[in-house]
Amino acid sequence: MRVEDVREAALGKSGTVATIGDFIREQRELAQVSLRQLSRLAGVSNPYLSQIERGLRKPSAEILQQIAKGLRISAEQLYVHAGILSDRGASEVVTAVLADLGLSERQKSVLIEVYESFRRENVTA
Amino acid sequence: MRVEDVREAALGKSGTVATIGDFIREQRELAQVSLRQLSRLAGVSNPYLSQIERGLRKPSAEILQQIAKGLRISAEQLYVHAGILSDRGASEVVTAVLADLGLSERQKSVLIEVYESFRRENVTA
DNA sequence: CGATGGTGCTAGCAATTGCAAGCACCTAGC
DNA sequence: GCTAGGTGCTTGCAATTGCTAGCACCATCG
Repeated sequence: MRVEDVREAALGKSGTVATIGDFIREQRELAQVSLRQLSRLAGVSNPYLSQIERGLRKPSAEILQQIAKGLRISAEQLYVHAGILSDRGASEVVTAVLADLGLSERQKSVLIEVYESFRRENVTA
Repeated sequence: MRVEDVREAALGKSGTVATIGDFIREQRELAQVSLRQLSRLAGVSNPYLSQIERGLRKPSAEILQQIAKGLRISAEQLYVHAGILSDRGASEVVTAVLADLGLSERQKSVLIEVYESFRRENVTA
């Protein structure tokens, strides 16, 4: 999976956050699994998964968890597309790290450095 | 609000994670608002809120968002009690990383691994 | 006392969610 | 050609979710 595929999958073709159905389909196609295969992996009925992908139904968080498991991605990513969690920008991750009482100052610096280098990777690629 | 009240509210009286209904009631009582007041603040019907508190219904993430707004707490806290986010989701850093659409799944895993190993260092030290 | 405003809950209903049964279509093998 | 296995979708239904209307109870005020 190439990096630009990752970005496009997350943001959708128009550059905005993809709807949950579109995003699931894109992830499924990237993973090269059929709708029925994913429905088996996820433990969600194949017609229902089809309806979700086409935007005809709005799945619960529980179903999203199952789909995430089937796709081997974090449920949180699906939650963002479903509007259950907001997309965290770079500043929120950094803020959370800085505010974490269980980290030393040095650890915070290291973690932020790693995080920012990952973000730079994704921008330049 | 005293510290032991906060701990008890999060964990429930038995020391385990409180059910979503118990947790909402506890937060509501700590905030000293009636069920009807919260239902108005949250934009959720008063009977439905009552049923949720008593564990008779299982609210959607959308309803939990509204209740969180009414209680002036983060929705993520409610999600943890509702099983939508894992205990890990109670960590703002982990949630922020997982919900950051600018990172690949692999980068997320690496960051969280680093973060959690840092946290473990600090516990043993 | 009656009226008003507050409290939390019951019951029934409409809309939504998730499913099973089944359909149409395609490909491969005998 | 027929069978078997795969693909994604349609349809109707049961269960669940969230609501409205209404109830019983309490406290306060004129």
